[in-house]
Amino acid sequence: MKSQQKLLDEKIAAVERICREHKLPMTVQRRGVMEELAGRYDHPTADEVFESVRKRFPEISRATVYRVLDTFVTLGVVRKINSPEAKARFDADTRRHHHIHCICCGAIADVHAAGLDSLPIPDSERADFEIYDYSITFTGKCADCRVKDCARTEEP
Amino acid sequence: MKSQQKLLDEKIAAVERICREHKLPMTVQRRGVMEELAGRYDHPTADEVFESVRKRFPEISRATVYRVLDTFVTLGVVRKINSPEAKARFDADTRRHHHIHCICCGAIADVHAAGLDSLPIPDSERADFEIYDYSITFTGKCADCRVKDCARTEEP
DNA sequence: CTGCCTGCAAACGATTTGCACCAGC
DNA sequence: GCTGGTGCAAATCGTTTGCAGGCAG
Repeated sequence: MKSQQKLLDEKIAAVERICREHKLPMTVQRRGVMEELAGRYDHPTADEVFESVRKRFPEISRATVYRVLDTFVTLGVVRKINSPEAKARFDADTRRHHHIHCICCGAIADVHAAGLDSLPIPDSERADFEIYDYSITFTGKCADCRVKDCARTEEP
Repeated sequence: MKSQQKLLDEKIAAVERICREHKLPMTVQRRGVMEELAGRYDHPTADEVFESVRKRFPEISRATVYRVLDTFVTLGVVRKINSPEAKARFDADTRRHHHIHCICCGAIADVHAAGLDSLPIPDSERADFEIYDYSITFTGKCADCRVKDCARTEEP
């Protein structure tokens, strides 16, 4: 089992390599954003990343965080998560995995389950679409919200 | 096999009943928005719904369409679709089904496939989350974009 | 050096809101 | 008639962009 620190180091190294391949400089801002994003597992919004990175690099600007995240998504080292909220969320884990979304507090957690990672891709669609990947979004109520018995904001 | 017209009528009737149950009046605007949304299968944005409904009710305002859609989502008769775009998309079909998203043109199409509608819900998660439902988002390239060989905007 | 990157502030697009008036039931 | 809905316009929120320097390679 790899330690979290090791995973983070590997991720940073991979990003540096990919930047070099694309002839893009590895700036302190890019490294700062990636360190922040790869170190957490709560799928933060761009603004949340900005607020965190700012604690270590007070001079960084919000626009730069948006631009850096966009670059990372284009390079394929970060994924933008589909969320029912207005704001985008980001995930440094680009392996196939799934999410569960709390309809009360909006939290998004990872779901890793072997049985879900090799679904039969529907034949009827294969004819029309070239399918690259898929991701399952579960909806439900997280432990916290279940205890608090908070009001549902959507259906069951 | 039910006709599309019959399905639309049933949907409108169901919405009227649910509004009555919640003591909400069925206004011409609400009926207009629901007729529009239930009659199409392309998952329009709020603005697209507004533009279409406006052709039949020129006096309707954009804000009302946003408010009506929001009410419908709260009532559970319309779903907001997770989309990587900034704008929200809406779907009058609230049955469990899945979507395929074209990474080139952004189109979202329905995927109905029996094998995907009864996935094993992961046990490890069941302990923490109360899961209500799930939806699979496939990503790929639609027929049009494959022919046009348009540039990929995201990974693989 | 040179090209891409950054910070700033202003612009933008999607959505929400305050308010006075209007319409279902 | 009462309650909630609507239209309008202004406000808000997340995000993007133009521009004048700055920094990595």
